[in-house]
Amino acid sequence: MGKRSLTVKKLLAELTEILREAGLPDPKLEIPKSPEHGEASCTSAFELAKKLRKSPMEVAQDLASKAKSLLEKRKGLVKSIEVVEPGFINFRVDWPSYAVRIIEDVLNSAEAYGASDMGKGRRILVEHTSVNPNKALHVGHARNVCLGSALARLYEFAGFDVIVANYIDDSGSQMADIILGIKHLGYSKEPPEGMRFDEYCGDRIYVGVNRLLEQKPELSEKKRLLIKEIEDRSSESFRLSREVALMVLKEQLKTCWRLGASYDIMNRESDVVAFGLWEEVFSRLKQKNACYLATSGPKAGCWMLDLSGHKKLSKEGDEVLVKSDGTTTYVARDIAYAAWKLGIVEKDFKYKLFGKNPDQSDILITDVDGDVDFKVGRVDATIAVVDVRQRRPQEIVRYALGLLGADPSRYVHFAYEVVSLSAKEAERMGLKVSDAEFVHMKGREGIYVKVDSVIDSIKEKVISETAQRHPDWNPKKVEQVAESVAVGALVYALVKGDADKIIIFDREEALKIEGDTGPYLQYSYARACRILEKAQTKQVKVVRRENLEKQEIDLLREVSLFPLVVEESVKLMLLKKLANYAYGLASAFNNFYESCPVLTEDEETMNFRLNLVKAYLITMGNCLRVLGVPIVQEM
RNA sequence: GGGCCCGUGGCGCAGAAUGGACAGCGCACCGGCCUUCUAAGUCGGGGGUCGCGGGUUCGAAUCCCGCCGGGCCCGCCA
Repeated sequence: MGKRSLTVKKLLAELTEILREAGLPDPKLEIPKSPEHGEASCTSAFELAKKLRKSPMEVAQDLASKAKSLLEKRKGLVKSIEVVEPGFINFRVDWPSYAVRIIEDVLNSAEAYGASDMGKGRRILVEHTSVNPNKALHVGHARNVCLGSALARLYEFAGFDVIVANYIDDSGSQMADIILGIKHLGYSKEPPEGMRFDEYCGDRIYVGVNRLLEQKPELSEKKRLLIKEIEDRSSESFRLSREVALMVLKEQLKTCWRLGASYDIMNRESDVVAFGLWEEVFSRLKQKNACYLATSGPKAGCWMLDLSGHKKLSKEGDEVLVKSDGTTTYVARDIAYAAWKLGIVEKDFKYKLFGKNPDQSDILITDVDGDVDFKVGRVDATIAVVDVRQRRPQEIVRYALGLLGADPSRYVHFAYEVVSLSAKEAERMGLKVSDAEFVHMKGREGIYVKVDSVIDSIKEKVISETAQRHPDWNPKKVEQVAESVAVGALVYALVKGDADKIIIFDREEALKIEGDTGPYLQYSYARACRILEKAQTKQVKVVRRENLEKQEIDLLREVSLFPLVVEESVKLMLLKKLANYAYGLASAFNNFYESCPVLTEDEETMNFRLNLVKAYLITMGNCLRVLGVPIVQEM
């Protein structure tokens, strides 16, 4: 890793200093949206005007003239100051020297360009994916995986020590459905030839069993008994459910890896109780008087979490933790698990090796006979990537942590909206839609679109496109590039939008690879690679260039902003900031590419531009890596 | 009934943390640009009462209140 990048921050620091000296204790600085307003702008004149009973223009002019005289003495990055109606103070830099600073900064920092140390010394646990181990991933799960893994990489890039966890809900109803199918309804444990086990479980057994449950209500009793039986760790059903869960998980991970995710630990829900986490948390809750045994009413015999102190949750009544039959609810186990994540319980999991990520790092899984020495230890915060429908239970967990004496702000629910199917897409699946615009996916009814099928569809299109463009490529190369481009298209589509907005999935739309898409970013990167590839010279010194073209400046500007965007994205937990930035960066490069030839220019210009292209590649590369859009050298 | 989220050109979105400089972009549509580093690109054109109504402010897509439309959550399920 190279040095940390400083250029933009230096500029902002310099301006703050100048303005302070000019008499502004706390100057309001912003980066103008449009380059024509300079590289930085101060809006303090507006708020000051009121106090001073002058017009914003007068105040601005006053400040600007003071700043100007200070400027002349300093010889810093700032070159000129101008006041613009109705009261902006705009600052311009000396671009030829600023450009050198930016490029040198990027080239020296290399893969660390944009990284920060804001998370230095802090450890966080990011939990994502957490798909029930009874089915293959659908596009809604893909949104979780992409957001979660990008978030983890973003935090890592920002200097945090990140642990990635995947919560495996291997007990309860959805697991019982599969066991019911295999043990009592004649479903084989082996999938049909050519079918993945996760798809077999989800598409055939889960859907099939639920159809039967609707038709034959007497089966429900059998299922109820199974759920209890699975909780008995010495039972045959428990053994079978573990086996099935592991087999499904193994297949699910292939999809996750395809999307660029990786994991450190996988925690099994069944182990939350087995390792005594719940027991400990339960007694602590009792100690703190946070829960009570209901003795009358409809919840008689249940242990309830007292929500009366919560402003909003209290309106909906207390929450059941232990059912009258003595078993725990999902929320209860989640509270115990969350307490473990924050390191406020004595009890701990044991782990054994489950497998390896594509980068060969270990994936551990909880196991009572675990033999791997692994401790999460104290984490400063934990982020649970879970869709919005679980806002209430997540808030209950958070509140319960507070009752246990932890700081609830350490528990973060990263909520995102669901992915639904467009009416067209639903019709393609043979569903009657009536006049609805979209249809929510439903696992047990078989209403969903699987991730791999989507990537494969895009890939198929990209393969024919690529083969046409590169008749000289062998099929293997075409296939590899197409895989990256297809994944890039899907990943970008899932992280670029507002997480609070529902995504209406339509296969036709997903196939688009023009405009504001992942391939647009990849393409601009590949074009830049080609320039460097064709250039014979290798390392050239960065030399000042006097008359910069507008497109060069625009590209430099974008490149220079990357570190700020990263920090902003971290602070606000907004991946779309980073994604939108990537688009603007690619766009700036494409404009540069269009009007600023590199290889055909005189040596001086060529060398400058080659370095600029290098700086672009580093910036875009770092950005794409965090987002999870695969990098391709050619396409 | 209570709580949360969304509503910006025909369609899909950005802009909303810290109110500010003409509301940007993509798709679709129309018209240009490949003997020059990959046209998955680029340039130009038409198209918007920022859901509606109030309020705060020198200034509101952005903040506050009310309403309308759409979605989600409120189980001894997970």
